[in-house]
Amino acid sequence: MSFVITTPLYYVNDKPHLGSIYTTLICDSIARYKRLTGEEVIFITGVDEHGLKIQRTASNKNVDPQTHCDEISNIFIQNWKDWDISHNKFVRTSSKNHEFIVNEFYKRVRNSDDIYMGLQKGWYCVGCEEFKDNPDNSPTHKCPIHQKILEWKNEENLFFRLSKYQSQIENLISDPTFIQPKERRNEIINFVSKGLKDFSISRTNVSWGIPVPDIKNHTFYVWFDALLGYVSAISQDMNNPSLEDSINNGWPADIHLIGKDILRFHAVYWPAMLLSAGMKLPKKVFGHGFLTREGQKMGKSLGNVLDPNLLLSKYGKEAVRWYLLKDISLGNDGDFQNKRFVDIINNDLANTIGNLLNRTSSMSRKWFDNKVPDIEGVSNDTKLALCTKKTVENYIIHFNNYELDLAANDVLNLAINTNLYLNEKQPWLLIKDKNKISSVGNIIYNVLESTRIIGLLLLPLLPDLSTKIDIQLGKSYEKEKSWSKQLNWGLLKNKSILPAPSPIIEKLEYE
RNA sequence: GUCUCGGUAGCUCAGCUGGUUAGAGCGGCGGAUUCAUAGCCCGCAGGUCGCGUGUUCAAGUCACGCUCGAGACACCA
Repeated sequence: MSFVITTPLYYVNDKPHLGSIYTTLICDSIARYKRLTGEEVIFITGVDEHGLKIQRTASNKNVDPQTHCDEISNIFIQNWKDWDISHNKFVRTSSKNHEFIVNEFYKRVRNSDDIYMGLQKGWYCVGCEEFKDNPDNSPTHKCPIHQKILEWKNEENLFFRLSKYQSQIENLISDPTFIQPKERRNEIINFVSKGLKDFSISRTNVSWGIPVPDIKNHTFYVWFDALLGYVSAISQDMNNPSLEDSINNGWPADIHLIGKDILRFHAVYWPAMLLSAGMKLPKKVFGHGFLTREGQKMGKSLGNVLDPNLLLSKYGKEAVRWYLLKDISLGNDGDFQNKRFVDIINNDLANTIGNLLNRTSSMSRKWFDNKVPDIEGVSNDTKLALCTKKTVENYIIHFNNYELDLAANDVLNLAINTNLYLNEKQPWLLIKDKNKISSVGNIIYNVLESTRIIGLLLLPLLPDLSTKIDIQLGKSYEKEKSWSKQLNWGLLKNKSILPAPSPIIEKLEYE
């Protein structure tokens, strides 16, 4: 059994924005966590490359769509490399085997008698080449962009019988674990209760797309193309990829992590399509919130878009990860505030965790010959050992619930408690009395041990920082051994050598 | 217009099925200490818990009304 997690397949109309980074970082962290707990993980990400918008963007640039897609896709790939994303699959919907999977899937759905030719009717803007949502709001029936009068148009499209799956979908979403967070779930329940209508799955005016077999001039519409990327990803590097291969090698997804804007497509359309194709349903769809900046929506028109690459080069990925994962609770909207960002990184990472490591290591080095103290035996029932144990338990519960912010806070609290323990015990006073050296040794060992576990717990959240901590504790982490087992108290080896400490993260300054 | 969610200390938010002096983190102010990255630790912050009415022995916690904010109400993703 593998654990399958997906980001959305990002639309290649433009390079990645902070929102894409956010979603992807969360998935990355969850994927890392699951791997550490011993699960075989398939972490899927990729790009959605078809559609009219891409076609148009490319033609504006005077290149063919494939060239444009290659260019943007490469930027995504490079970005994920820069952010050290640990994905296993990167799907491109313009790839051949994706097309193959879409065709196979289509056949299944057609065999279920869920496809028919119908008429897409609506107000159409020639300028946009699109049907418009609510022209009734405007008495003149004008396109808000082009200010042209809309035409009533009938277009022949293939339709999918979504209506047939009304009760099955109702049943599915009544399970409180399927859609999260619950506020979003209510919206979907409300939407579904009004009755599902069939939706169109092909377009006649879009050449940049996957052709519908046997039907001239029709290409598949986005949802009958992009969503299948999650499936085609699984078998993408097999010799003869097929739908069956994907089904047998991982499908269904354990969690689709997406922005709240595309929840309906993932929680309603997609499951219905899968039911029609006789495939298993994803276990969970999680619609996270959006990011704002200093309390304002980010947008091109406001000119306040935060460039993720700028953040990365200025602050480093660990700082950005910590802010996004720890300070924003998944499901809520999050606000990016520069002052808060700086405060949090300095307080949490530099002062609380970084300085803990530093002060602990230097005491041990100073009083115990640059080594971990040689103590008589490890005691599991000290206050700190118990606190650590409790922290590990909570952390695991939180991570399993995808409450990454709480898990991060668990780690932080352990660091705070460890600092507190030091201040209570005051080994720097005890050491003045030579008879108390063994008692000091025990204290220092406990603190080092707690710090070791803090480092381990940070591994899925902040992989680089975690590694730095491990190095400064003399490299006690053993990759080939179970991570979970190494979270047990008392595994730090006596007398192992401690290198000279240095800051694990640089302090940030206000802009 | 209909529906959903939210409005708690300067900021970000916890407060479950109603019950002692309403909590945390950050910022701010003061103190103690020296192992450490001017750090860690301790103390202080007196917030009409959006507004009003009601239910109750008792409401931030329930009901109704109002107000402000965010969102959903199908093919832009």
